[in-house]
Amino acid sequence: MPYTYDYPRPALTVDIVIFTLQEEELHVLLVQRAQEPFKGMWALPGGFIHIDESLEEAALRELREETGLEGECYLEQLYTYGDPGRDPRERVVSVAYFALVSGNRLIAGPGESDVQAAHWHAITTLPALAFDHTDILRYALRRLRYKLEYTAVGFELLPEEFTLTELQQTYEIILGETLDKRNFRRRILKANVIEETGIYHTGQGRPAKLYRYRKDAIAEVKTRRLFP
Amino acid sequence: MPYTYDYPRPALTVDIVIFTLQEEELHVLLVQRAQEPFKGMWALPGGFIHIDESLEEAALRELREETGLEGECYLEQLYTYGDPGRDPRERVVSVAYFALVSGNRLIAGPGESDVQAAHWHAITTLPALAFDHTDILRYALRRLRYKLEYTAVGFELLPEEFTLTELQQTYEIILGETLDKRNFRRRILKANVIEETGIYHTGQGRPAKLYRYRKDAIAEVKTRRLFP
DNA sequence: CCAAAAGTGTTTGCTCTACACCCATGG
DNA sequence: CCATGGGTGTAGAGCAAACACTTTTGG
Repeated sequence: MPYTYDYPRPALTVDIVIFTLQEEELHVLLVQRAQEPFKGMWALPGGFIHIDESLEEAALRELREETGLEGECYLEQLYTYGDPGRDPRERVVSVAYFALVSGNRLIAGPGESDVQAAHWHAITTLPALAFDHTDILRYALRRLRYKLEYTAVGFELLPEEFTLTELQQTYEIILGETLDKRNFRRRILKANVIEETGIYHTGQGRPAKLYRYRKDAIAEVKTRRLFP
Repeated sequence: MPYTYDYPRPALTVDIVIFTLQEEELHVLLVQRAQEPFKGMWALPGGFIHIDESLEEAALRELREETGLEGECYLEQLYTYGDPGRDPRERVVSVAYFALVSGNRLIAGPGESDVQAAHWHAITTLPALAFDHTDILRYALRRLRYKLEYTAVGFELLPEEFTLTELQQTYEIILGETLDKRNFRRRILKANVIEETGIYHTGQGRPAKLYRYRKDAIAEVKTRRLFP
């Protein structure tokens, strides 16, 4: 490696696949492009990486700009897309992230996103996307489903306290299949990743125990699949 | 995204963790740095991404330059490292790959690597590495072990034809534990990823059947773990 | 015939799956 | 007292783990 390198450099961006649950469906945040290329088409939120921020910071910054979300959320690097020609203007390499945010913590609508209109789209009714963003989204979804099978990442889409039925519904929505209630409860409890809060959620019917995520439990979950 | 972007851009590189088996041990290829920073220290092979090649092409090019390897090998994107400060000279974002090459296909010693001395190091006796390459290597090793448990990626370190005992030894070396011979054979055969060649390998003791990897079998392997 | 490595089955325990009814509350 | 959703156990099947001897060749 020479000390300096003055050949043309690719541009570096982050793109984020932000998932949330709304109205019993998995949704993803998309922005409508205001300029060419792909003007008017929907795309994943993203932007250039600043020279002094880490990749994750860049992703988090974009996420906050688009969603107005404060505080923590689940964020994970997905894959880096860099084929020449994926952006018709010039060489752009994009580090893709995926994020899970719980529905109730979202400020309705887009935050300070400048020009672009950001909207939640149900993943069952997606428009065609700009660039290679359809590939990115498809991969993010596959990874989410896969992760759900062997980790307990489903919590991240729920409020801090939740009932087992809500958790099961989350899993069913994402996996696209129904699960047996008794087996689901047995396994999720045996995995030892959630704990009772002692509080009951009262609505229609018998009150339900509220659970919370055990923050110290992240590491041990990864060892064994929950749903083979 | 503006049409052009003239803020300072990070440099973009690839780094590759190249594993092979030698003398009953897992080895990784390292190069000794000829310049500052970290002059004299060992580092992962890598280099800048050319403006007209894909990330994978860049990784493959570096791999071939360092190993002299011709033809196919297993190559997979690992993670992208981009913390500011990981290179003391300037901002460098590096897409890390990991590769598996079978020992017998290596041209002994480094290929056309210009200045740097490339050497295989047993992963049990690694020197300190430059930059954040120790992190990258540690992660690559974790991923390799993990992948071995639920895919059949172990073949990639063996010659095209191999005996079941050789395959089992490969798994044992990488996983760092001994496996039961009968259980190993039953599972690997049931997974349906290798097939007999009909040829026998004759050496000391009873001749052993030679197997080869079934190339059409890649997809189906990923569904279920082989070694829980 | 002896050394060296290849090859082969069975039993046991555990984990996953399928499945249906009673419980606690609000109106 | 009834509608609504919450909560619970068990039997059977399939899978993984532990375990030791016979077979085939070369010297």
